[in-house]
Amino acid sequence: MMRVVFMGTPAFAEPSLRALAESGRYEVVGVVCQPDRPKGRSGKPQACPAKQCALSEGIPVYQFERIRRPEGVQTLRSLAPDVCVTAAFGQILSQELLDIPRLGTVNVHASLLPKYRGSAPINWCIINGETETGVTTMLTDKGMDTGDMLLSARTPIGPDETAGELTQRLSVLGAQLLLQTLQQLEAGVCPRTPQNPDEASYYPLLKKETGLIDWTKPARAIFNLVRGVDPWPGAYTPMGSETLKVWKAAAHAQSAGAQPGTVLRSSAREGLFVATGDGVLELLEIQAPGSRRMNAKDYLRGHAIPAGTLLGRAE
RNA sequence: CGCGGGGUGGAGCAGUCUGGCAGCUCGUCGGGCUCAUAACCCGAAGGUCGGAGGUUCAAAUCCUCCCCCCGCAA
Repeated sequence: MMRVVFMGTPAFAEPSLRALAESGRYEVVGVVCQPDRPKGRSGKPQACPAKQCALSEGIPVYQFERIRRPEGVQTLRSLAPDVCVTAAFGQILSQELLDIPRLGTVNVHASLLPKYRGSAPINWCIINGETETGVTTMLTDKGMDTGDMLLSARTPIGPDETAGELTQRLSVLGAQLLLQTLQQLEAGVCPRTPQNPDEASYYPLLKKETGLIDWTKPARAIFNLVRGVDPWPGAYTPMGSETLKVWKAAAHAQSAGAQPGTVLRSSAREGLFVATGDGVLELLEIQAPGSRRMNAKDYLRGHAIPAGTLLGRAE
């Protein structure tokens, strides 16, 4: 059986790891993930999804702040993998590390490469209003998602799909594709295609500010932003002295006839409508500080947002 | 022991500081008005105020402990 070392951290990695572990064709000799980070309200460090999965499968877990350091390199060598698999690992592998596995390091990337290289392809696809995406397996090289492509699988993006929902679907799709890829790689029949640099695009990690709504943009673009930053960091806009989070919205083509960010209509009966640079955005599900997310109409039963209020500008 | 907000009829909230009739915007049900209505008018039902204990003549409100939800930070 091939010896596989799996490197991954968040929820996206889990289906791939589980698929490997339960396929019966591979011996997953180790799982490498990021150190436990403080999480949740308690502030206590918690095991990431990949670690939890590894523990439940009885696979040894190795956690490094930086696997590139000698300790990490030494550990990987000692595991003597035939192939390494990465999926949303969150650390860059040095050439030294890439040279260890005989068959190379296979990365499961959540986009149709060479488009959407980088750490947050799923979010950016939705933010940009793409209607199709997919997963690509590739041989990792020392660049950022620049290695030769192996296999890919396409899938349409639902019109209302959020990044969280799409991540879930792509993680499952990626796990299937990973098994196919390894099988073909092992048999020496896996196609290998260099990425065309002219078609490549790179998108950065999301920051909290990525979720800040720019009301001068078209309603459609804001709608896509809302979906693309759900569940993290979430779309938000200053409202007076508070910050209003927007979880669900709908874009309407009608002309706003008011300064972008202006609340046009606001009532528990009709809903909440805001002027944008092009069209009107209806806020369907919102969240005030200290409160949970709720239907905008429900929110308006107990709070007033007078028509004419200007969103997007802190007081 | 990371910081903070919250739990009040079916929904969303006010009331708590300063103890004294269970309140607001809706929803639901019944009736009325209307060509008609999600509009308007009249009326009604619906609450162990998250839980337990304590203080008090009197607790949603003050004290103690517990449960649950959420934001920040990571």
